Amino acid sequence: MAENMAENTAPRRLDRRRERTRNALVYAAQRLLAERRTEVAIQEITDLADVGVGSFYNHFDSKEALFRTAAEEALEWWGTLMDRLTADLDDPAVAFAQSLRLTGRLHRRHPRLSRVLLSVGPELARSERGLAPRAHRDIRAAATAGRFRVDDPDLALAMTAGAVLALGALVHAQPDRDDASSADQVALGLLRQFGVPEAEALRICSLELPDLARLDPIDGPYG
Amino acid sequence: MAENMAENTAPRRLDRRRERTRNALVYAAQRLLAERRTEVAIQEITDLADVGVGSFYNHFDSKEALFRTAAEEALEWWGTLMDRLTADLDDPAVAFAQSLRLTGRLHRRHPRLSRVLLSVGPELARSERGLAPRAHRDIRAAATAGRFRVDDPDLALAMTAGAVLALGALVHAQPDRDDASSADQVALGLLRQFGVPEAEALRICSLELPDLARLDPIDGPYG
DNA sequence: ATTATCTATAGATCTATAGATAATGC
DNA sequence: ATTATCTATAGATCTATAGATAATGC
Repeated sequence: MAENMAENTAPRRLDRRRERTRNALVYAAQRLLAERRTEVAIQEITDLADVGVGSFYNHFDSKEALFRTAAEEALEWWGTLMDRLTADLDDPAVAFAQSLRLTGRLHRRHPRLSRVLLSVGPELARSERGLAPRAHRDIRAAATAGRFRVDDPDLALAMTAGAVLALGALVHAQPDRDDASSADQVALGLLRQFGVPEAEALRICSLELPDLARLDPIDGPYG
Repeated sequence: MAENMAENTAPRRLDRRRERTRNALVYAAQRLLAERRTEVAIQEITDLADVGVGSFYNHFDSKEALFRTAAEEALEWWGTLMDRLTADLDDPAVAFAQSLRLTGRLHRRHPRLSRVLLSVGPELARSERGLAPRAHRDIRAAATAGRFRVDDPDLALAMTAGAVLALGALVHAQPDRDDASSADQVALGLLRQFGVPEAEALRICSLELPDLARLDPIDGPYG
């Protein structure tokens, strides 16, 4: 207990300084990932982060390690956001659709985060972080509850990931496109695909969404 | 005419030698793309292709140019294959579904080509080559003919591309998965999504496919 | 004689670290 | 006194080309 107190109070400012440097590197890496410019010299990364080159090696072994971390933190952040926004929904079909509709709106509201997620590609479906585990859980629960007519949840998850990625790419490629209605269309299409009756699918996809302002991050680089 | 003859006969062997070198480079680039190892030295590429480093610059200005060409040629090759296999189908809904079902079978039958296509990512939907222009044409035709209930063909195309990519990634990630039935499931799901009545969608997705051996290339690196 | 390829390499760029400097802890 | 950062750089690696060699044309 005393130890714990000591640990909590002792080198706090030093830890925070260390954290600041690390975060600056991760944030710079996310900017580069979003631009798909990962073939850069380490010095370019540290310049972007405004830290010395040497500091890089205090935190990461290689560019690849940094970019991996940068993508994982974005996925984590996204997953947490979805949890926060769908925590009170107990119908898995609704939770699934809400997450998709919210994610579709993320592309314009947080273009950088969106582009980092898109840079992950279809492995999105296999990641332990982000939307994948949540969508997988919702799909299985909905199948068990008889809400979805799905007998291959892995395939259903893959289709979901593909739809999310394709929608994101489309929204970025067509700046005039209405992101909200496109997202709702995509959610509707997936529900149809999963055998939800048309009327019910339409109902689910026109439910009210949580306040969009709550899409904004609690803190962190996207705030 | 005489000139033409001369041009046709004159430096033929030289042209073929030049072509051979170029093809070796493109083929090497495709192997690397398939492994997602594009951050390699030019010398590694030329070693793989078994040509001198200098030869690289006889054909391409940069690695990026080579990789771009390598992806485009794979897309072109794929599109041509689909045309060859679906030329005689005049129902656009059927042509659409057949292409998807065949493409799904491509991942195991031609893993390298498949991985090159997957490396292109969601821009697949925006490429002037490959499945995209054909699928776009089929989707619009089917919508006009009242076969698909689709009012946003761009979005429908994006969903199709997403499904193709996600299925490919899944098939590669799960070596035991039945690629044929997964592909048919995906095609069925998209038809459902596009408002094709269940019975009709099922019928379309159980139509006989062209002989799979015809998936094999006429010539070229995938042969 | 012409054209393409190959070999060897100058110069540019990049990685990873050593040692100096700055910030914090005690 | 300790820990993290920064600056400067040795050595490795990479790009792009010059000049030599090989293949083909005529």
